[in-house]
Amino acid sequence: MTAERADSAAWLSRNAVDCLPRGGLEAKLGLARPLRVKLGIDPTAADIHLGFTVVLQKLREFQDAGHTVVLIIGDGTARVGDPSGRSATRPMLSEQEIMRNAATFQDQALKVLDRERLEVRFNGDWLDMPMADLLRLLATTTVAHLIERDDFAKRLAAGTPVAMLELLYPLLQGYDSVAIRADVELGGTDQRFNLLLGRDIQRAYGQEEQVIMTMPLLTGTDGVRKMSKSLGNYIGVSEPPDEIYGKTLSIPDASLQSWFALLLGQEPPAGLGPRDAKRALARALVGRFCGPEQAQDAERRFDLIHVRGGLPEDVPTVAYEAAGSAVALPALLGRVFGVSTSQARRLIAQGGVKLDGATLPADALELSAEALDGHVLSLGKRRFARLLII
RNA sequence: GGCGGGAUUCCCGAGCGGUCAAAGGGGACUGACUGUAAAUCAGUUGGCACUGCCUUCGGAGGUUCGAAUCCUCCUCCCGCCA
Repeated sequence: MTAERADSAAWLSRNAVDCLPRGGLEAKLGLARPLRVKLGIDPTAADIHLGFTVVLQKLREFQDAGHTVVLIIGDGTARVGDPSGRSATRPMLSEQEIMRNAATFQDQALKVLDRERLEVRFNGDWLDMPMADLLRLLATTTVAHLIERDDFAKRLAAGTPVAMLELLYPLLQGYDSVAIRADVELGGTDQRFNLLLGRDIQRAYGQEEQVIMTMPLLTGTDGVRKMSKSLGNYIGVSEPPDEIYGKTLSIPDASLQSWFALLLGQEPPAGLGPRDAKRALARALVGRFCGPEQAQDAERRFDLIHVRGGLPEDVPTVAYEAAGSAVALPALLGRVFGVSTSQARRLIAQGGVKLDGATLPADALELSAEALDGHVLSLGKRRFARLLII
């Protein structure tokens, strides 16, 4: 066994799914200059989630080895919408949404990336091209090639719509590689087709082709599908510590192995049961994104509320204007917790509403103002409010 | 351009004149249990002044005592042919 150097091709590609073409990365590293390592992101959602940090970590390794990361904010391509892995056409975003997302995206990416070796570009700068240039780009690729793609093929077979714009997407993001003269491009495994097409397009423009590296996709908190904002099974890097901690504990046991490997680069600690392994993972993630001191606090608060069934330390106080001395509970719950009064009635009937930790009777529809004022109302296990009756 | 099929509640998907706020599944929520917001089991899942009333089945009209269900026009999607 020879020790791997932290800047060698073998080291950099050790946990990648693909690193193509074979030997390509070695050749690029042999150029003895900082490589331009591309990552394209679509600011379609404001949050970076944990799945995305798998790729960001890899970029960080390239930076630490002296290379330059070129982060492309897809303000141009966001108007098209990446069809990868999608079963339906994405809705288009407004200019304002795109720019707002782009700004928060950068902040969050810097939780992982090194600001020093980072170049941020907006692809709207070059995608807003004259018709003649667009036609030249379109001439590089055939329809047959595009619809070979798995998700297009499936959608065509299933009779669901595929928009022309979506067909265009891989070409536009491939052109990004030309515009920034990318040496290496990273992405999730779902990006393999797009990344490879980038090589074809670079060749068509007379450039050296980029090396592509794909990273495994992290499963979401449901343990089944890939982590994605639109599936609602994600953990955002800028979420509050308690959310990151709690959501991490809620992953299925079967996801432990891959979460440890992809996020922490290690095996789950030997000798720990699934629960304690998850707690260790949750602490590590909170520590990474919120600061080490937050990890202990988040765990303590979680135990207080969920293990011991207690009330949180900082219950928000909510003022409620009572119409008389008797307060109608469904209306109160609706106002305080943002549920409908019908839903509030059902929750009371199901024993889901507590006052100072004591479950209210199923038929409790009103209480006196004195019984409520200054007391803590809880809805389910996670929603609390201290009442101020006025 | 021609012919045919389709649009259902958060999602998928039944329904084809009254018994439909609309089957079933998914998701979500609540409860029990527990090792956690895992797993498992049970319940709930349009709104409201809640034994009743109101709004919903792509949009606008119409037929009927009565329409998600029938008719007309419109919008969008899919397939085959050209």
